[in-house]
Amino acid sequence: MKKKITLKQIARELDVSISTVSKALRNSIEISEDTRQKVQAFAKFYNYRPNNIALSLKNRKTKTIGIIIPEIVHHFFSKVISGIEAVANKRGYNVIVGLSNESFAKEVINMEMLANGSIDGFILSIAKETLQQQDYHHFTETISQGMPIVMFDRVVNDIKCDKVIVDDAQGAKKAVTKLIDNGCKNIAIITTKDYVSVGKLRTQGYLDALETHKINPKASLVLKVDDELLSEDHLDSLEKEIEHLFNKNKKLDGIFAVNELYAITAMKVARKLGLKMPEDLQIIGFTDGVLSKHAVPTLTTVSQHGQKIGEKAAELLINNLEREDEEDIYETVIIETELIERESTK
Amino acid sequence: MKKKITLKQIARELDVSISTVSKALRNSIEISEDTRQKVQAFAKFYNYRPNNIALSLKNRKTKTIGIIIPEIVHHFFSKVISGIEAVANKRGYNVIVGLSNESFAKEVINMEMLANGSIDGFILSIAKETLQQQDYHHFTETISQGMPIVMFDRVVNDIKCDKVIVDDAQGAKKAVTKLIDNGCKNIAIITTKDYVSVGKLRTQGYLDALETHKINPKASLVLKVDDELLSEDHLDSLEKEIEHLFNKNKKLDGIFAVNELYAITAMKVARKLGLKMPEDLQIIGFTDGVLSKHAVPTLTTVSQHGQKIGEKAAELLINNLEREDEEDIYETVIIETELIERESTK
DNA sequence: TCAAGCAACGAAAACGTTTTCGTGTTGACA
DNA sequence: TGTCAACACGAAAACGTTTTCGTTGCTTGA
Repeated sequence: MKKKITLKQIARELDVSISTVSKALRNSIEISEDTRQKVQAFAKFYNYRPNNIALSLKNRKTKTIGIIIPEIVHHFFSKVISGIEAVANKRGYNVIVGLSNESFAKEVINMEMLANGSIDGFILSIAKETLQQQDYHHFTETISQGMPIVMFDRVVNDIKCDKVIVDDAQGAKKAVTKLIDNGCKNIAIITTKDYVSVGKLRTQGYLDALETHKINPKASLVLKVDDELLSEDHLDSLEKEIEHLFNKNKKLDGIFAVNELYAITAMKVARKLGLKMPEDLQIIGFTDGVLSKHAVPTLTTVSQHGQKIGEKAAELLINNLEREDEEDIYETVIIETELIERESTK
Repeated sequence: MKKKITLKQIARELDVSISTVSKALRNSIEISEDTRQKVQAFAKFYNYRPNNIALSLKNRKTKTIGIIIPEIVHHFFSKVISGIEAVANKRGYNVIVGLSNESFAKEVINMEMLANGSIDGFILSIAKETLQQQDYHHFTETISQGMPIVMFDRVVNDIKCDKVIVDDAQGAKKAVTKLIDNGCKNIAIITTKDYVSVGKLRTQGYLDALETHKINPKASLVLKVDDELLSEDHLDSLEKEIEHLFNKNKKLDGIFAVNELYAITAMKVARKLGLKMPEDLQIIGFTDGVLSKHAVPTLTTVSQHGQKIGEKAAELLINNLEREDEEDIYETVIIETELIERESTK
């Protein structure tokens, strides 16, 4: 087992100083052609690579980005990571992930673990519990220590940082408008409780679309699902709630769901009730995941372009990190959603 | 903006030496009660946290695990990451991810980036291209430099490292046996080309099951799909191939697919051909992802327990890292698969 | 009164780099 | 022969820790 070789060892072997070795390897003109070649040959032979940790300590930057997301087993979030990783790698950065599991405590701990020198900046999406408690001190603190943050998807406005979001309201409006244009008269929305910002925004978009078309919103058509039902275990009660929605609204002919699972589950319930899609009922979901693509019928959906969100977030962060002047100008980039039409709409 | 405070700054402020501060914070008995309290109070007030990079350099370990996987937008792999992260975090480790995108070159580069001090050990699943080229020098080299590796799922035998695999052949056999027991007479397998080790093993399990039940395998019942068709773009040609399989075998009444996508696509084709599931045709897939759970009909599948694989891999790696004696005893842990029965079988 | 011992602290090395600032040796030129 | 560059290299600091090994000054016991 040959351990990694260091400058010091090379220096000793070649009977020169450490500085000489370092300079030779970096092609400094201070070093004679002779020794330079000698050193480089030796280093190549022993496969010398500078120690990243030592470099990080010296340069006071790690060339590493910390990502903190609520959950990784999730099409959208893994797409985002994939996007971040792509541009990070291209620009010489590594990516280190922490999962909050939607828990405030884990989010804080994870950030503290990473903030002590391990990374240069954060890209994160806020945990639900944090949004509920509205305690953002860990964000403001890390920022005030000079470590930049980029938030995506689930953001909060009054934090001084770059943000990458989706035009949630606009995307929802597009979807609902599509349903209206397709002739739906009684359109329901299946959404989350309001403290999930994106749920709230998408609900807003739904109402907007109705208003634009002079349609009166009905409370019975708005189903705000307790978000815990998102976890796969509570599928049954989710189904019950949706079934109840159908029963209350016999003439229901359109559904806009704020995520894939709600949409798929609605489809399932509809099928059980003997409804044909898209003839009797049209459905549109949000997030273009693997479920939408392979559902029966395939699901028309609002795509968020998770990959693009990740790429943009990484760009913003790295640009910030590598900016010479220390100006604090924070951007909020909006990634356009796109309505992907499939079989669940006419 | 108050930058992170260091030992040196505390020392200067309190007019003591750096060593004293360090010792006081670590509750050394060398330090008087007085100064200890003074230092600790000061440190607490300024929220002092030791710099991880400096610690890493000093201790020659980073408390960080490097993960390299072919793809992250994938239910199985993200489950594994989730498992790794859980036990890593519990044991005080961080997790840094690299994606190979199934490319040999990216796998090598990623490993080189991380191997220079950034991490203490690897957990990885080999890229398809690497498996094809059978070039494993980057693995042997990192191992010979004293950095341990744990491989999972896609492994190669002659590398000296811990491995966590699934009983692929056994799982496949279980699935096919189930089909036979359920009365299927003509069972096809949709699998990958042989160089993907898991595909090969699962094919073996299929053949095993047939043999045990004295059923002669027929070449026309084995569809080895070019793995590029796994990418979502080639869905059409995948469908064509499967359709061809149906046409060649009119009495087809059972299908075992080595992954979710193949299974779902087979369902789609079957539905197009007017076959009822599970009456006319029974299907079993591999990998219990989100698709299986929400397909129509829901898909009976062989669950790999990705989370558990990740947890086990992390345990093996960390145990190895923290083992005092430098014995090279490598384990190969087999995680049992489980047949999850749903609506696609009788 | 003096040696020994103890309590409390500091200096310095080490981890592996990069970089600034010498320093000694050449050769050229006056 | 003496002076001055240019050249080639080395010493040392710095990044932020921890830890070993002094070094004080004081108390204690004979």
